[in-house]
Amino acid sequence: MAIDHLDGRIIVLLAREPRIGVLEMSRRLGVARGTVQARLDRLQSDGVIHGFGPQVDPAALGYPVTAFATLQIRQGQGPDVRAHLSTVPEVLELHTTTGNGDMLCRLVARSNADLQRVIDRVVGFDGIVRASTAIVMENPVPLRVIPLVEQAAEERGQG
Amino acid sequence: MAIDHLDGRIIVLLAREPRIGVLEMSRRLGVARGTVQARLDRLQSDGVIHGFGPQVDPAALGYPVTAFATLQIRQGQGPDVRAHLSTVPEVLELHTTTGNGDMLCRLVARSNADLQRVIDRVVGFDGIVRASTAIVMENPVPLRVIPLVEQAAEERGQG
DNA sequence: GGATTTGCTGGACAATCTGCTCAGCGGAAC
DNA sequence: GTTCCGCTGAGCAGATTGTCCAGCAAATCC
Repeated sequence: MAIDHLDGRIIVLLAREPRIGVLEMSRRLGVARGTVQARLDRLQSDGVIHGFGPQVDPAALGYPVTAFATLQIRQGQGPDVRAHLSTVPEVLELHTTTGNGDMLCRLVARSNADLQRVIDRVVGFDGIVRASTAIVMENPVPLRVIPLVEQAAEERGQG
Repeated sequence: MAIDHLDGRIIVLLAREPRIGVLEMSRRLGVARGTVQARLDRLQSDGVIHGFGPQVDPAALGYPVTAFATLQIRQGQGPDVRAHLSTVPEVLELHTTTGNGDMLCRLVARSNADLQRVIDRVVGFDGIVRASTAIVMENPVPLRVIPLVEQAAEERGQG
């Protein structure tokens, strides 16, 4: 449930050079290959590392527009709305939240015009009372975890 | 800038079984190894695939609480705020948006109580006028791109 | 205090995969 | 009709992987 310094270095190294192998990692980190392998296995079985799936850029796929939609759901319609939204490819993620809205979802679209189509499809469902959309202009900090990993590793001490 | 059916199958296969090799992929897809290799190279140089970095779960790292904060920025303070937020490890991503707020950021914290500390650190900066936070309760649809990839591949025809 | 468990090291092995090259071939573009 | 491009199927040397092992040191337990 927590990682030590060596775990942190493994993750950071892996993040920087994903194509690197276990052997090369062990050389860079100055530890035995078996150690790196064991750490990696543990990190994965502990769930710290979900996997190594390809990181796809929606923009390069033809969906350069990103938006966040806050949805208000009619009481009791939550499950239905989730099922509905999970069928929309342009819905990249969905959260239920506290606060003003009941749900927050990330959308992508082919263009600002196309975004209208996506939103229509998203809110074209009975259980959704209201939706307010914020279009993303810039992304100064793309999704990252490395700083968090480093912080978690520092707090733990060396390993 | 767009992918065909074979590209889509490669990405989906890679997403399902990241540890798979080029050779095994070529067997599964029924094409030559060189073809898969060439497609992968193209996908990466085209930017469709950013990389294969490890997907780290903040919760397993000890940060089980996720929240989204909408920030209102004082005119002209945008760049400073970005620089400030990029130094906070718990800020996993940051977007500038249209709509009610000026920025939207994703935060994680060790607990609901710890979230207060994170928020204080985030908003403890001159350029930020107001912040409204939505704590994530559930995540019915975790970040995904596969459905989008499949849609993009379908529209393109076979390859 | 002594025994046990745990994690790391350094090494070994066969099997496999990678990176690279090649010639041939078909379809599409010019 | 000719050229260009992408895919095929093959081969090769080199490197990596998965999997063992025994030794060793530190921490834990009795």
